[in-house]
Amino acid sequence: MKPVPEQLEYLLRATDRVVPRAELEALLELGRPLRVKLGVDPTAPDVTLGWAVVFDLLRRFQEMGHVAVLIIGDFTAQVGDPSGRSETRQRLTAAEVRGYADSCLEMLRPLLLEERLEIRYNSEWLGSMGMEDVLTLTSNVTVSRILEREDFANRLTANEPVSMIEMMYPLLQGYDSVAIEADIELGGADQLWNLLVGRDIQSRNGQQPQVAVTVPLLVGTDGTRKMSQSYGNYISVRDEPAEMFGKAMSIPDDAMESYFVLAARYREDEAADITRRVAAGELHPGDIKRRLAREIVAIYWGDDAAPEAEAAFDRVFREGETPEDVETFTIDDTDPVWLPGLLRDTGLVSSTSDGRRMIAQGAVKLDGERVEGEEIARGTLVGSVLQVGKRRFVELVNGS
RNA sequence: GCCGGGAUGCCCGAGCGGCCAAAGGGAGCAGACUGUAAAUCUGCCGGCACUGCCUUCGGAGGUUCAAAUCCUUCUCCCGGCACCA
Repeated sequence: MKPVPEQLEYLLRATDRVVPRAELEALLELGRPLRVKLGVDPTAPDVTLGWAVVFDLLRRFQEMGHVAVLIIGDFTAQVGDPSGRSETRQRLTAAEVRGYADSCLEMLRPLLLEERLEIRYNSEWLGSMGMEDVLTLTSNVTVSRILEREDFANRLTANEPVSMIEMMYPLLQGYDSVAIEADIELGGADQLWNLLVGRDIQSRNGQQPQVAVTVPLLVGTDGTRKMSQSYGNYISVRDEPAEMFGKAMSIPDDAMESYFVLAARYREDEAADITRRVAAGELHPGDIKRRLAREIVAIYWGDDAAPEAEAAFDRVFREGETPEDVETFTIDDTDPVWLPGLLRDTGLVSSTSDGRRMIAQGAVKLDGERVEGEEIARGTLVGSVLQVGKRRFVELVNGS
């Protein structure tokens, strides 16, 4: 094990809060592998770069010789974390959760080291609790403790419903810590409160309470709300290189610094320096954002993929040309072709009404040329690329 | 349990018998601009081969020539009161 100051320096980059800090240092001083808990609820089938931030942190703990205990919240996913929520979550079925769990795990494993990795499903202990166990658990936490939580307080003052099941969530998450005897629990900044409830519950169960370490929330591509699948403002760890590059390019300028730190793994001082030099006019923000996008692509797809992704991006957005590999669509025999119908069939638009609107707005192009009418001779379509807006393309081909 | 308030398009929210596919805002999409964006401006924003038609205003019935708007009932939410071994 490396000396404690060195570990701290490495572990705590890109973190938000450590509560309590002194306890973390004391734990590291013990010189044994610590059990570092990270819980994820498989509530959606994808993994965002926002998740990746906390997984990076978990991996750093592994690199320092500690044990990552990854908890798949297959049970809690069906309860629903109320963090940041303004309404009760829709409850998921067991089958949905299982599917999401498999899908997420597949994406998460590569983000961690295979050694010193323990994967647990919390239905293992939560699923078999009886009423008596549940009552014991609830006696660990007071109502006022639960109600001081901002999400609940806001909803109550706004006269919105808060169901009992939501109040149970932090207790279950806290009990996970007891079940796996966590020394440390990681989470996003919005998880701090939940992590602290875990401390209480551990103490009540005669355990040394865990240290809570949070990471800053990565803002979404819209630059305002946190990155989340439910907001549709996310970059997935499995987005194709070109897609990932493009999404990274679409973030607002003032989100760049945090992306450099959280998504591209730059040190804070490096990122701050870049920001300063951009402000001073030494660096061009467009170039810097390209560098950021390349770095992000390189992390998930390798160094070679980054320049390719950039070239593909330039083709489409800078030159306004067609990307290299475009999906093809086989058009049927009717002639002339009624364009709104074709647009709908290709999936470029959602309905023929939408297709008409797009045509009327000048958004529809054939081989880069704006299309005016709704009827088009079939012959001019075959072999051409049909485009809607800047980024939706399809190549039209003949049936065999 | 009783009394009262409420449920409107992706979200928030106006409408409270015909002029309602339903104001306004947000989100989204498109066009212009650009550094790719953001900001800004403009347009679109249920569906349909579309000067018209069809389906939407929590669910189901009903009144009416006509219902998001009125009535009945059900579901859910909110508030007050009551109850509380």
